Amino acid sequence: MDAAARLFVDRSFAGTSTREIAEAVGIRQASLYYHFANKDEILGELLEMTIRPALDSLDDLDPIESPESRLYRLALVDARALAGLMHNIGLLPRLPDIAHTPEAKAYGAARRDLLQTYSTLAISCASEAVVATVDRSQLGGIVMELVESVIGTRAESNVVSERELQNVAAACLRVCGVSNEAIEAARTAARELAA
Amino acid sequence: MDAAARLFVDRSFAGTSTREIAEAVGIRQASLYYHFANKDEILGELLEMTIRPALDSLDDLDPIESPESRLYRLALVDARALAGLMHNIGLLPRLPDIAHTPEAKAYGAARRDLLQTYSTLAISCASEAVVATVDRSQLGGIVMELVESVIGTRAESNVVSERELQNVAAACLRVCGVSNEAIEAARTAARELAA
DNA sequence: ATTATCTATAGATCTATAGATAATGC
DNA sequence: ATTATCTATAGATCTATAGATAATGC
Repeated sequence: MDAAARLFVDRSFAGTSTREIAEAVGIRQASLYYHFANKDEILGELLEMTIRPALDSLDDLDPIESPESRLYRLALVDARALAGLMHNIGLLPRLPDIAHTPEAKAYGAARRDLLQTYSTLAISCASEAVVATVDRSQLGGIVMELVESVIGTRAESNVVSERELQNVAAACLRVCGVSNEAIEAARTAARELAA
Repeated sequence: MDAAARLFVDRSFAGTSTREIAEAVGIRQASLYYHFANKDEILGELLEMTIRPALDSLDDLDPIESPESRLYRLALVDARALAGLMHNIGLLPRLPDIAHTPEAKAYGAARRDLLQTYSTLAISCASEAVVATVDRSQLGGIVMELVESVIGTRAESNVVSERELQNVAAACLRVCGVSNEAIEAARTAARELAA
């Protein structure tokens, strides 16, 4: 799994042969088929690992909190999950040769769920000026792209600090037009909830 | 070029055979080699098309304007260029099987130049609260990812309205902590400059 | 008997080249 | 002579299967 993850992220799925995976592990190409039915099965298990944390994060949302605090925490948790995935496999579901496989369908559905939640939270936080210009689904999409910017950052620097993750979460509130004070409040609320 | 663009975006470079490209055009696989020396050459020409507009936009920056207005215009022009590229080929340079080819090296350098400009402009616009938390290069990266969110939007809906592009440009200022009034001023300044 | 490997290989591709052919232009 | 196609194919892959082998466990 580890070798396949590294190669798929580095050269895409179609650009990686089963021989290369096997050689990276130190076994023969055919020996892979003792562990996996086929190449797609390796991919499927990796994709599963990329969705799991984001889906779990949805269950952790506490409706008692303010929308700002919920959005901050969701963004932070998701960004942190992306930052922690092995070999930046958060990239995989966005690759075209992967996105159209049946294995990736589950991911697509999960991502749409997540987008709904981001949209709802974002619009709840949004200032009047933001609500007046950008519609619900675009705002949700922008926020989600901000969270996923961690994937792009990792692709270049390969390490994302906790401070940077906090900044990403803060940026999610800021594009919604949330004030500095409310952002600071959400940050401290999230910190307390984590402790 | 058109058929290759569509297929590369849809199934990645390694996942597209020269036969598929030829069949999409209605000629035989071998006939492609009359027009292109090899598969990489097709890719190279497409990559060139994705960089050109962003590089040209750098030359259009008028230093007389305020930083807010310059950032707004740069983001808007780049976002619009991404929205106008055929078959969403702005996606190509980010695909791993493409990013590591020699053809993509030029793109990497160009993107670093662009990131520098975004970083400089973004930090010039940034509010005290933003400057205090997020560093120059992260802020530039976040802004650039916001602009490139157009690629992700197109991948799902395939059409991005002018209004949405304006919202993306506004979001770039907003993550920097620019006030509603200054955003509105930048927007009108950009509109006047376009006329 | 089970587990984890191996060698060998079938059968399907893939890229790129060689050389023929027909239409058009000088 | 040039242009744009074609057929045929070399040579290198790629995935997946068949069946052998050796070590370990019951």
